[in-house]
Amino acid sequence: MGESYQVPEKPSTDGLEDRWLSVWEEEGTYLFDRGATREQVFSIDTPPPTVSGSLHMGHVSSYTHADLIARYRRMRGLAVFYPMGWDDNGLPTERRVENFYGVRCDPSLPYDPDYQAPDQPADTKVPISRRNFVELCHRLTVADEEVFKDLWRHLGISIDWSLEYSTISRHAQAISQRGFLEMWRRGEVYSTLAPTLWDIDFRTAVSQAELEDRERPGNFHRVRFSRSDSAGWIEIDTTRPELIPSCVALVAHPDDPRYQPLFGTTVVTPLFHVEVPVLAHELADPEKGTGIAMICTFGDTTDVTWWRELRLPARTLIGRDGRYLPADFASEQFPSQQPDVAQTFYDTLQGRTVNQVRTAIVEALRVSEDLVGELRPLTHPVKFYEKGERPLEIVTSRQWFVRTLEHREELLARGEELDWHPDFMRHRYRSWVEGLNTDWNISRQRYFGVPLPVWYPLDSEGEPDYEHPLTAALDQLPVDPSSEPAPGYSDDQRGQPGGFIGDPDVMATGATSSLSPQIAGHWGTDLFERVFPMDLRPQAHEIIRTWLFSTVVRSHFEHDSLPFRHALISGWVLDPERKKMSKSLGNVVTPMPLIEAHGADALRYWAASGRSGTDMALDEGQMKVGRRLAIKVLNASKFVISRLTHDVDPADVTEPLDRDLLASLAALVVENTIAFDAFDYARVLERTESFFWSFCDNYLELVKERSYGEDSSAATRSAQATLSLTLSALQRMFAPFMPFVTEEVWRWWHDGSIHRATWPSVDEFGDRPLANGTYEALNLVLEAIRREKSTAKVSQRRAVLELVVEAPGEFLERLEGGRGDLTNAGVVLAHTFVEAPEVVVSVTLAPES
RNA sequence: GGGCGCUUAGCUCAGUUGGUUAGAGCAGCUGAUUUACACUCAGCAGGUCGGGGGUUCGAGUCCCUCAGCGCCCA
Repeated sequence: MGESYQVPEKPSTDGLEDRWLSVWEEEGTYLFDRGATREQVFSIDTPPPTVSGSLHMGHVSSYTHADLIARYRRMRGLAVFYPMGWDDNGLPTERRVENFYGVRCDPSLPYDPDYQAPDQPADTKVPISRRNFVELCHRLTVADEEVFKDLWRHLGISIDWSLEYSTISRHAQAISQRGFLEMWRRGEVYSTLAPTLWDIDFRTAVSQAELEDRERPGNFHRVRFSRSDSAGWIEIDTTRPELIPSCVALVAHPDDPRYQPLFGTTVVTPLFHVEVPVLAHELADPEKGTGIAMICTFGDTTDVTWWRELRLPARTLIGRDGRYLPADFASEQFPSQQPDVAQTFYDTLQGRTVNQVRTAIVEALRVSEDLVGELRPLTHPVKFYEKGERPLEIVTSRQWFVRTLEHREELLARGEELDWHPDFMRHRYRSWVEGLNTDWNISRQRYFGVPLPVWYPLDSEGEPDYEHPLTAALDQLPVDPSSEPAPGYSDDQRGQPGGFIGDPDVMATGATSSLSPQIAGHWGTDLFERVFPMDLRPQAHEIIRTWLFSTVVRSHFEHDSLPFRHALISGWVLDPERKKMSKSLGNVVTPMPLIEAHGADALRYWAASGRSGTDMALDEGQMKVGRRLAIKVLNASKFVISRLTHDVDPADVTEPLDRDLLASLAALVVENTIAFDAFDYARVLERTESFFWSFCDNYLELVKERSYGEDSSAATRSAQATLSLTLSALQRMFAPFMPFVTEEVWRWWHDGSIHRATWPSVDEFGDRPLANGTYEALNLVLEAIRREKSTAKVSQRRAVLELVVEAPGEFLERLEGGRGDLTNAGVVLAHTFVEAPEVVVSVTLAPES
């Protein structure tokens, strides 16, 4: 005789979360085994979310998907390395701090050690010093991270919280700066004065990956340029007439017969009277406008290409604040043929914004009759910084770049090498890499970030020598060049001729987050060798071109390998009407209230039904179904466990029905294992759930009587062993999906956590039972009996006076194997089995008693 | 302009290498009721598998084409 188990009288899902969260913490259920070898480890490169953003259902779904895999692999006996990081450095945090406290950073101000942040933000932003500002950034991110962590814990994400990191921490800064210096040593990073995509509001450079096109209304302006040979005019169409003073050439397609005779000649710009050449280039589109365009420095990225390839001069006029800079139209840079006229007009433009200058120039063009016809409205894509509010400008500035363009082929090969889930997501990566047109700009003109670990020597005139930067020593990282002197200098030489200056910029957030495997894995220690390359990178599809790409770049350079073997790409969460959630539509749903309403297991159930790579609609109905499933697991477990009175021995499973059930369970275990290995968690859930409901509604009903009591007959022992083996396997296969309720029911009859238990294996079932068709045959007849009772609108407990089954002999043999169970479950008083070619079930109900 | 994905019941979705009468859940309808579970159970109804063409003994599944929706890249 074995033990019997104590199960709660009235099991409930209430309070499960708090109870097991604290037990897991006490028992260290999810702690990584630091001694495991690389082969024994499953490592996850967890996405560090931007903590200054808001929590949304996309987090719930994406992080649940990763957790499903983590829990499965843990049950497969692997040491799961599952860290959590927070991306808290960079512009998003600065912006949040500015709004939250009503402040702005003014680096010219001195540090105020007694500064107190206001409780309420003031109407106008208060300038504070850089150090005060950075202190506020740290303070707010710590608070934000607690809110995020709270959600992750309550969702039951099986993070090892001792591995938590943040991208602004000293540790991450040291890794980030080291990564930069290693690239510098190998020549993979360089600084240069170059045209740069620039956000005039944030006053920082942005990278190609941070660009997005937005449709904006504009106007075509037809403007005429007079030919230098006085043979008339050339008309061009432009949406940006305000760039005429920056014009350096006109350009048409080399095959365009209309303009071929003009290549090599010159024209004169209207209003400013600067002579510019007419040139040929394939990028000029003969279909667009008049087929000839003006090249300005710089209106868009095509201008940059033309400027570079046609070796044109630069006439940059838009400043970093988006206002027009001073210019001298008598100088070599702006060689006007009528400098006085040009200068007089330009002086009215200087210091004004792009929109103001456009209006003024259009007006002047009308007066000079250089504007042909009326403006023609159009809608066209305009490049924006993804977080910006005004169109990007292109300014000339000094920036640090990572050489990506010359490694395009290797990076494409890395994309092919990676296992993508789903596979088609590899196209996103490929088309992005194929479309790269600039190296990766990693410097940002901001305050809260990882400083570039370089200084520049000053010559005797006090001019910096950018070609020979002074780099920090690796063992001194992290460094802050704005407060620490360059190696070999003393701090009083800062800014002095013959001294040094620190690089004032910080690294782009992406330059640090691209090292997430190195940061989480503590690059440079033995831990790193145990976890790198990571096994899994879970992430959303919209950051393939940013985070995934940049991580691949860094790992390719630094380790000559992929940073991870598998990428699990999750889709978006749409609102219940399948519309994209956005703040402007006001349809963003916050997760915490949903957890409180339905329970974490229910939210996870909903999330797990979304296959990787596909968008899913928010569906509270599905969450309710998940909650019902969790409750069903409680009740079925109570029912089964409470009637187990014998030690389990698979050899006890002797009844044909029981052996048949175990055979189908074995098939499920095999199928689930294959699906989970292929990251197809949704399939595992669907199959397990379907099996479980049939187990409850059919098998449990069939063996209810046979399995009951202390009767140690072979038939009872067979039923009890089957119930025990099946419930155990089902609980464990549900465990990754519903960690709270499965932990609850597991501990009713086991010591230790289900999340450290072994994933089911067919070896558990002894001699592997073969399917014999009994279960299916019994269900078919049982269903007929139920239908009869339901149609007659009587209770399912109503007795059956006579059951007649006509069927082929083989079918009748199967029924015979479960005859007692069938008559019990159907309350059948008498039955007759008759051999016949087709299955026909006749049911005669007893009268109401 | 190039590419990727999707289109199956009112809704959300399964449907493996082509193979019985295309499945499930939700919603709907009809019922049952001291039960492990009313957060339950049984039953019923609901589909020209986006349109057209082709291959095949056989197509939701393979091929071609068209349409709509969504996304990526330029």
